[in-house]
Amino acid sequence: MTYLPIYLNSIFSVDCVIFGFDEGELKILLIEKNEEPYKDWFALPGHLVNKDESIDAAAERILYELTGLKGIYMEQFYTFGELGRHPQGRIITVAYFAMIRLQGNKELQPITNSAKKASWVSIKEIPELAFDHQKIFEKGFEKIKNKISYQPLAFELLPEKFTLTQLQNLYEVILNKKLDKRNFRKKILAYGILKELDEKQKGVSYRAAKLYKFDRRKYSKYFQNELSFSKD
Amino acid sequence: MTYLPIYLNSIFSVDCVIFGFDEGELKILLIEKNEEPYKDWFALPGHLVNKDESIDAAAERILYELTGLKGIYMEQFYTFGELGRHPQGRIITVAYFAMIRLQGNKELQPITNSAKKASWVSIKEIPELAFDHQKIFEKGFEKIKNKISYQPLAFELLPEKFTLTQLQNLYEVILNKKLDKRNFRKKILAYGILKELDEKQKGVSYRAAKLYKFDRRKYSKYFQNELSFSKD
DNA sequence: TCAAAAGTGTTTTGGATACACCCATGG
DNA sequence: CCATGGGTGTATCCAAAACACTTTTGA
Repeated sequence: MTYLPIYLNSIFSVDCVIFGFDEGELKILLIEKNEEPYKDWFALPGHLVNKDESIDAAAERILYELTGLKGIYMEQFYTFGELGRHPQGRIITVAYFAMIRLQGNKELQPITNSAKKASWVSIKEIPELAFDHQKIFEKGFEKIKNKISYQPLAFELLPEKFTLTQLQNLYEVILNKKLDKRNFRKKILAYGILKELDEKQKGVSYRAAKLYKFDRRKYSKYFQNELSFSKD
Repeated sequence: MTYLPIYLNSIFSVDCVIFGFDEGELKILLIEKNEEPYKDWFALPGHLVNKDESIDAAAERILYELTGLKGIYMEQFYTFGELGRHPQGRIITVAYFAMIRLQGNKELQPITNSAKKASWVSIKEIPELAFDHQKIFEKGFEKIKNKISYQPLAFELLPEKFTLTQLQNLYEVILNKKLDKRNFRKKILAYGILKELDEKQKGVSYRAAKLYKFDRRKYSKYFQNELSFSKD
């Protein structure tokens, strides 16, 4: 009654929908592929997962390789495994989204050689994408829309110091609708996760707005339940 | 510049957290494994995905093989890919949950030979499980708790005709808290997705309650947005 | 002084909650 | 006639939504 350990190996990939906010627009990071399949196509940043890393670790690595960033809010949102989604065979892909602050990171050089270049593309101008990446993007976008409605994650996209109007604009762009200024401020301040700074906006030709900062400590106090995977 | 199609093959599995409601308790379907690894252990019903089927199709097939049921509400909720989660190598698993009506289906004979038997186990008495199935169960349970709070899916677990008290009990068991009878009825009837029948409960030694039925047509009218994958 | 955005409260509405008694039925 | 659950309405609270004017600043 011995048990023969046949060794099995799964090949799969991770694809990331990386959101950034710049010039008043919501953008995602796309690469131009430098290898087959879909050479020269635009695609979501993604790659095969190494044999010795967990999926979460792979997602972090890929984000790091493409942006140099660590400690970014990132979440797995769906796994795509339609037959025929990959021309080379049966490859399923686990999709993650991330929200990053692209202050000063506007120019990104891909570190992996599988991409020619990486660029930020407005979600309104997304070109035809490789594989089923259009579908992956859409589902990821849906996901963050829902998410920010009940969990104030949008800070991740803004510079460290921001004005309430900037924050509101971001919400308006993601949700694709106008919000009332007074109600927005009331609600967002009621969360108690913003710290008002003794500092004002500079270089604007109108009344300068107060700057605020996200208080990560208070945030995790109120939203730890949402973030933990095993609460009871 | 020819492109050599190296054929890649991914091996992965699907595991299902199948919820049922019986004798006032929320239960899940567990199998007793008949093969290595984890022979003789309890486990979530799950299996390797065939080469020629999509993940969703595999989930449906596995549910069918274990219960004979089709057309059940089922949803992918997470993919687990920790290193070492499978003793035979790198296998990731895509987890689904399902909610089924186990009226008359109490005794289930597994069709696959990989399981000795299948049984309904109260979520309060779950034995030690194979692989990382405990974690998968917990995450699935979290998921349905959240889900039924904003989307009335609980009908899937009840017999076709049910009383409002039965429905309320089910909610109470899933959410693990007492609900107010009047408020519950007000809210659930306000959805407008229940059809009142000209029929009453039988065989009870107290005033018989009205029976209701879930109106699937109205349901999909109000919740189509929630269910579709690509709304804008 | 003007253009542009900052900043600020009150009222209304709707949904969620809290709460207690009479009714119908079978045994 | 009694035990058991069935069935019902109102008052309160709170969060969300609607809504408009004054202030500050740089050009």
